[in-house]
Amino acid sequence: MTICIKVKQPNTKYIDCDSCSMQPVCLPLKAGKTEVSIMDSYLSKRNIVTISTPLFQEKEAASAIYAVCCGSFKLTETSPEGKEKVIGFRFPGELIGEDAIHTEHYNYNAVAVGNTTVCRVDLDELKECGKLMPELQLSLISLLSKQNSMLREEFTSVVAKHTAESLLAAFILNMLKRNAQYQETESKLHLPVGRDVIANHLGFRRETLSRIFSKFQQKGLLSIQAKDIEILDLPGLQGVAYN
Amino acid sequence: MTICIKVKQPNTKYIDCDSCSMQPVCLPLKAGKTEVSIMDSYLSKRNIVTISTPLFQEKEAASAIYAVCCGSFKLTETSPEGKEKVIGFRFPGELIGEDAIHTEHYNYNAVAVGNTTVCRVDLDELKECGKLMPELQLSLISLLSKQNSMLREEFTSVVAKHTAESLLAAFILNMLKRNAQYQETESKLHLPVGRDVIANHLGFRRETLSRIFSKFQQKGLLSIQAKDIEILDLPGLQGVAYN
DNA sequence: TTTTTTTATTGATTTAAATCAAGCTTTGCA
DNA sequence: TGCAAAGCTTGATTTAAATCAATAAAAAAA
Repeated sequence: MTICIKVKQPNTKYIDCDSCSMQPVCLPLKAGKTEVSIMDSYLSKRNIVTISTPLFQEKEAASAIYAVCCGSFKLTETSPEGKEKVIGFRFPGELIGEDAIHTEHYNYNAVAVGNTTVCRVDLDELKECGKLMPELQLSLISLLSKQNSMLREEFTSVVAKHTAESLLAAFILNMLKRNAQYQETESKLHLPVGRDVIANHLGFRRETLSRIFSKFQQKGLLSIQAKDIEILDLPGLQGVAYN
Repeated sequence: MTICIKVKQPNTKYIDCDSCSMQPVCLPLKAGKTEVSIMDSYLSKRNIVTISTPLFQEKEAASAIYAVCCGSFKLTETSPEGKEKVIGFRFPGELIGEDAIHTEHYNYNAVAVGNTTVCRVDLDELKECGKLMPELQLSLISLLSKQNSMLREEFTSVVAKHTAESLLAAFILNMLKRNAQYQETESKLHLPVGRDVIANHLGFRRETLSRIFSKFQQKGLLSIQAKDIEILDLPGLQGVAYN
């Protein structure tokens, strides 16, 4: 069975198997089964991915789904004119590439932000193994449903926000919630990427982002030191998000 | 086994079992199995839902997932101040409530727009049945992955669009693509809801929506008659979408 | 360290969308 | 059929965000 090797790095967060989304798939054995040897040989290999290395790219044939153990990923799409659009981020405990089970090819680029560790689960092996173990499949079904729910939540927080302020507030709250599972403090947030990448993702200019960050600080909603944000007034921030 | 009863109504589209997303779950028997009787008693009941009736509501305990057979649904959330926010639409062949497999309660309101028909699959029965038939589970996994992929696509088309024009163009293209599977013509689109609902969904005012529709018509991109849109210049519209 | 480069903030101006407001069309009802 | 109500469109003004432009701060390189 896969053993977690904790490699704590500055400004990278580590999630162990107990808190990982993929865990029900990696370790479906805790239900009392004894086929440890099958699982051991079949599922979940740990990989180290270094900074700016694509885990996979758009249109590539999909051979595996991944769970982030350590570090952050940005997901991007390339527009017809070649412009890069940041369509999301993935943090420890979250899946990447799970929508490729159906499409059989990846639908976006997954790029490591800094050094990361991922668990890789081979799709063919997963299917093979699933035939022997219905529990594994049920776990995967639940996992996909969860990822689905996460996506919808993210979508909702972005859609129908008229002002850049409420959009940014919603984005911060979304990050905060997703990081809550592996962060000690609920009031602190580390941005894995620079302002440009966040602005690109949210669909406005870096200048606008800067101005709103300043405004939020003036209002006493949060305090910012480079990429570290501390939430000072959560209800206030929620108020801005729900404009 | 469930038999499709075609009830063609004006301005409602009907999808039969052969084109339905849920089909691999409703009819996993085509793989050559003979347990028709189990399936017959277990899965997929057809329901008629009439105009403005909620299929389910936020926070309600989840007992089933649904597939739209006929008509359209709007999905909404109620903000803390009681404002309704339209977070999406569902058309024939698409799932509703699949993210509740994991959360065990529904996360939004699903409201019928006009008269609709849905297939209801009970979750407990689905799980029970899944244990007997691994193929059913594999189908459901693929289906969830597909729905996931659809959600991400919708998300991508909305996120990081700076102008209302490109956002509306992307929305129309998204609707067009999703309707392609059950519409005869690829250039025509029927809006299931009024301008207010679409404006709400996209996050701008009905006046802005009106102005952009007018602008698109002046540019010769499309022609509009009430809720019926005909695409006249698809590449042009795509150009606007990818601003 | 100092220099260079990248990244982030702030200011002035322009542009896009919200808001306020009026008229027009369609739909439903008596 | 006529009238009211709701939904849609267009115009004038205000406000929010983009753009253009200049610093300021931080990170990387010499």
